[in-house]
Amino acid sequence: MLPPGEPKWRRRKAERPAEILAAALEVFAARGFAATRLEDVARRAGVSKGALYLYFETKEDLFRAVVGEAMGGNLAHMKDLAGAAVPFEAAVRAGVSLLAQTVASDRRVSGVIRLVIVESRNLPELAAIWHETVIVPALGLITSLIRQGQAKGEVRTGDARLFAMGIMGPLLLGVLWRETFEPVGADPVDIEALAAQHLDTVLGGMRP
Amino acid sequence: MLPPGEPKWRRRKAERPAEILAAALEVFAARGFAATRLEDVARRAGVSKGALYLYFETKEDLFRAVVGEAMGGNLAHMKDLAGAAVPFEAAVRAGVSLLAQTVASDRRVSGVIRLVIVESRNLPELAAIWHETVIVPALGLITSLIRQGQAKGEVRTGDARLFAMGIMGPLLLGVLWRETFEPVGADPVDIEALAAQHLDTVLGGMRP
DNA sequence: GATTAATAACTGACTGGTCAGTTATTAAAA
DNA sequence: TTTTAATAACTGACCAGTCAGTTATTAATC
Repeated sequence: MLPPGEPKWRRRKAERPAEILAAALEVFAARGFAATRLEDVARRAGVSKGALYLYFETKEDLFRAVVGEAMGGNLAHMKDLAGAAVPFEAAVRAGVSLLAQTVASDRRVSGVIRLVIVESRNLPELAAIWHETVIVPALGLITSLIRQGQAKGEVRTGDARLFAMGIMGPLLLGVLWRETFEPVGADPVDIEALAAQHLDTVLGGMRP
Repeated sequence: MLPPGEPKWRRRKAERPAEILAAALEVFAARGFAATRLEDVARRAGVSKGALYLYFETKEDLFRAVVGEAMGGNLAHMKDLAGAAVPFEAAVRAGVSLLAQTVASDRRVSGVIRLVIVESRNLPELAAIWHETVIVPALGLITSLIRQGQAKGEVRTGDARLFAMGIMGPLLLGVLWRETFEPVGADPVDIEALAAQHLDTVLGGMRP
């Protein structure tokens, strides 16, 4: 009955965490935190439910790890732009295009963005961390670029933070469009094209 | 022991549904669909859990009613703008300002917008209905206004649907900012000011 | 007007199923 | 032989949905 020679399972302590995280990302992204069954995550990762608890303390712990993992690298790039003394428009163009490209090409990133919004009420401390470590720095960077532009007379007067939101808003719309409405039949959006055309428009409208 | 003369409860068939819907909106908005306990909804509405089932078939049914209710009136206004032969900029300004005002003043509307996004994976048929009855008409209206503007030479060339998303995106960002990050300490956004400044900017950038 | 019968709004204890987390046991690896 | 990664059966809490019984209200009868 039992296959001879073939072991029922293997010990792969090193690979498990990453496999579990990948599986968990898929299920959490598809169903949200509360509706996700750890048994589904385990099956998708090719382990038993009990094995999850060898690597993660609780369901919430696993969720936090998923969100943290997916954002890890994509945050460092941003800081490089802060110090550079390039002209306002070029800097904003570079930053927003990079962000759009990242979001458009890596489905995991847009999925996690949606997850943070979706679960912000159930795990407010996660929303707080995100706000501090992702949103405030990103928006603050653009805001300070705009203020510099205004000081140099390259940008018309106006609330810099609202300008920054005007730049970023359509990107968020693109992400949520893809994550929310495309699955139910909406026409797909080309997020990079959206970012490009919007940059032309909004930077034009911000000139003095 | 029991207070004399004071009845334990009253029969108020007419008022119950609205009271239950209001209570359900609060709890659903705060916790999402899955994490909402009907007993909490019942307590907040001042009835027993059993009473909910006298007025709504299932939890999902109640949720659908909440979403439908909150959007009821706010949809009719929009259609008035479609037929009018006003200049492009004036029409867009009027529509977006109205929307911003509605969203800014009625917390229920922004809460429900968030709910639809949040629950789109668990109740995809709700997302589909919203896409058809709210998103497509609203975005379609703006898109067609833009096309008319392009035909009359008032708007520069470019993808009209992407222009429309460029106009609406920051509004969505404002709503989700308020619903997601303000509760965890973010600086509040003035949604109407955001809409006003963004309209000036983006309409300026859309001129030929 | 007072009493009583009939109705239906409402309650709250209960059930059945689900699922996060635990544990006794097995077998791969060292 | 010992160690430990991994399993699978198990527990206990939780909650949507049910239903037998209770009470406010209305209507009929005295």
